[in-house]
Amino acid sequence: MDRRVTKKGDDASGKERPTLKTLAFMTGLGVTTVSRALKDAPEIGAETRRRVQLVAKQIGYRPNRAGVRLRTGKTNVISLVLNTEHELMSFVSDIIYGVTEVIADTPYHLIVTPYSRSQDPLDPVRYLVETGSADGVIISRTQPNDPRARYMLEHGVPFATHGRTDMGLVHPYHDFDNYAFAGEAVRALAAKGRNRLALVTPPVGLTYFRYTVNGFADALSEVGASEVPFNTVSIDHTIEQIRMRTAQLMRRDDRPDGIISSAAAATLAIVAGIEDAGLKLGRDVDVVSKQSSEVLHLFRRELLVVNEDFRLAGSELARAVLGWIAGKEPGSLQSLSKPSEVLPYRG
Amino acid sequence: MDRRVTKKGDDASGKERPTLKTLAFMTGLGVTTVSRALKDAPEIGAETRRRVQLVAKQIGYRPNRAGVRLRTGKTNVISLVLNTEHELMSFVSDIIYGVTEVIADTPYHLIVTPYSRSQDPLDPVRYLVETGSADGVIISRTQPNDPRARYMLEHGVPFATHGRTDMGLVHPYHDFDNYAFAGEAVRALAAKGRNRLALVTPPVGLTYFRYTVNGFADALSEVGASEVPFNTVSIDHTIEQIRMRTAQLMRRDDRPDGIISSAAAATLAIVAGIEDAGLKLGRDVDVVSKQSSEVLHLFRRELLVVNEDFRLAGSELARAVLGWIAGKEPGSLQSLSKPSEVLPYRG
DNA sequence: CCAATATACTGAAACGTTACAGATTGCCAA
DNA sequence: TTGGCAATCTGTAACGTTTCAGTATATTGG
Repeated sequence: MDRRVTKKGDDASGKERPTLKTLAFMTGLGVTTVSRALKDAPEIGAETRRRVQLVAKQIGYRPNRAGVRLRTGKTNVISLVLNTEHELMSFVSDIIYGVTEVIADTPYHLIVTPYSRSQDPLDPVRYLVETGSADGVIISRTQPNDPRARYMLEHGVPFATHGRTDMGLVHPYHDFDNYAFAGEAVRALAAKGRNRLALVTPPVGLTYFRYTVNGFADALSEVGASEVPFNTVSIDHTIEQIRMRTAQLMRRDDRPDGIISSAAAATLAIVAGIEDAGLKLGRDVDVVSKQSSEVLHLFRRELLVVNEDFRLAGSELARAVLGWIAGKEPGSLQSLSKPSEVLPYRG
Repeated sequence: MDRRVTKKGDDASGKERPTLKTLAFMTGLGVTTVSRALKDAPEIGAETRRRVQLVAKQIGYRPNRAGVRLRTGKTNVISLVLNTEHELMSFVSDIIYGVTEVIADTPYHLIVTPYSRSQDPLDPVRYLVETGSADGVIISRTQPNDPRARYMLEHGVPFATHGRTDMGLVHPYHDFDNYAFAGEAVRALAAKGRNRLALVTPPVGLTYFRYTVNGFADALSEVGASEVPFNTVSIDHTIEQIRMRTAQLMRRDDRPDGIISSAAAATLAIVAGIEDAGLKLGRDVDVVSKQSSEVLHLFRRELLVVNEDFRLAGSELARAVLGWIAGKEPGSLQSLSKPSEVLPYRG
């Protein structure tokens, strides 16, 4: 029994996934016509077009990704490049959901491309570009002078960065206004009579470190408060390190009476450190912290919080890359998200 | 000037990505030979094989994924199917990193396939199978009678589940021993003299709900403690709901003196509810909670914790799917992770 | 020394898609 | 009638890979 007698496409019966050939056979048209009809090409008759599209819908035709990709080079893939050590848990989760929300009704798939501490952050990007694995890339942990952004720009690969760069090059980004955040935080603390402030910064090399530090500094002089330097940790440090350093700091005579934290996880450690030093939150010191989910007020209601929406960031970044892929001006695909006001615990 | 004179592959100069044709031209061999040489086929001479592989390495040849996929149907993709509303943040982040760790030095890519509350959980799986978008699938939120597992089994698609099923069908899984967890938790509370215990369960339909409930019930009768029913919430509920219901519960005369929580986020809410009711953790009630990162002891040091490692889960699941794809017996790709002991705060 | 056989290699076809360069038809102006 | 042209439709080739069915050469057994 030679199964090859019944060639695929000669019969329209099978359980095989329908292809253009199947569709062509069913409609009695040529493969080319079917292909063009499905993408609303102008040189296809109105009725034919409708007929093809109807049949395609009926039998659940889905273009074969490999076929399209091989022929056109279009992968229909967006890659999210993540650091496996230093990204915040909430960031990973929320940004992924934000991205998938946007690409849900597009043909795009999301692939996650990780890199670890030991690697050059450029490695995964280089891999993606060299192998042509994605039509667009989203990167985080953006630096003022970011080799990844430069590389992708040079290679003509659409991308969006979480955080801005400062290279005089224009590209899509989404950023949270950390300058405003730090400023608001300082003012909120000043309003509570705090005037010796410390800042737990973002990781030092990243762009938003600068924005945070500048917002902090400018607001300090605006309200006439002073800085208590606390440069031994950033939010990239471990819980234990932050906790220990905070305890050290808070045991000093010149300890701050207000602390600003750039991440919720760090804040847990900061508060623990404060309490290790025998001090009480809200009495001896106030803390303003960014958070990305409503968790800190359950932790200590004395905390002051500012919300950063990572899901929004994911959506914006996805929209930006897709926009660039679709031919929009990169310069028009930049967004900055204003911080919420500084929120105290509300019953 | 007709650029087509210089056909691709006729010259080995270009910046174009090398293909088998490039390699064939450079080595002076046929495309077929090169292809076979690269995969160590037996009918290729030892020297030829070495020569081809050397050249391939030198010029950084990478097989074109679309070509392979079109020809063989192999996608080299693993898909992780996630619920965009109900997965824990830490779960998403850790499991992704666990998976990527394992597939890092394989040709596999990880794609994230989301589905939302409104959708049938079977939808994304059906999509993946119908479009042949992945060689293997990882699902979570596994149910005793899981239509997704059944569907993939019927369609011959390798997969692994986070959590077990109970359909008499054998497939790879990784699970945390929630029966043991609940038992240990009960015993730890009993050891502190607590004997009226409440359980904040996993989501009701999922398999690990049963294991948790059974472990709880068996240990209760073992230590002679009694259950205070608390069926109005599960860890799928919002922080606010859990908090409110817990406060309600704790204001009753027959309130529990011990609570077991299946997730860290829920525990934050439970503690808030306890304190809303004017009670004190560690004095009026003890709480044992699962957590996936060291966060709860910063929150309240009176908490008792059990650690569940989601990164490990991710790695195990990835290993399991890859194993199945590679032809191993599905029954040999099952693993159960024992809970850590119940840990009090240690300085 | 011939045939059989093993060894090492090769071209053609196919996977599903799109782009290119026609082909066919009908209709109208000259 | 004829030539031209617009409107529709079509076959072929190509993307990069693997599989199938060989071919050519060397090696072996009798």
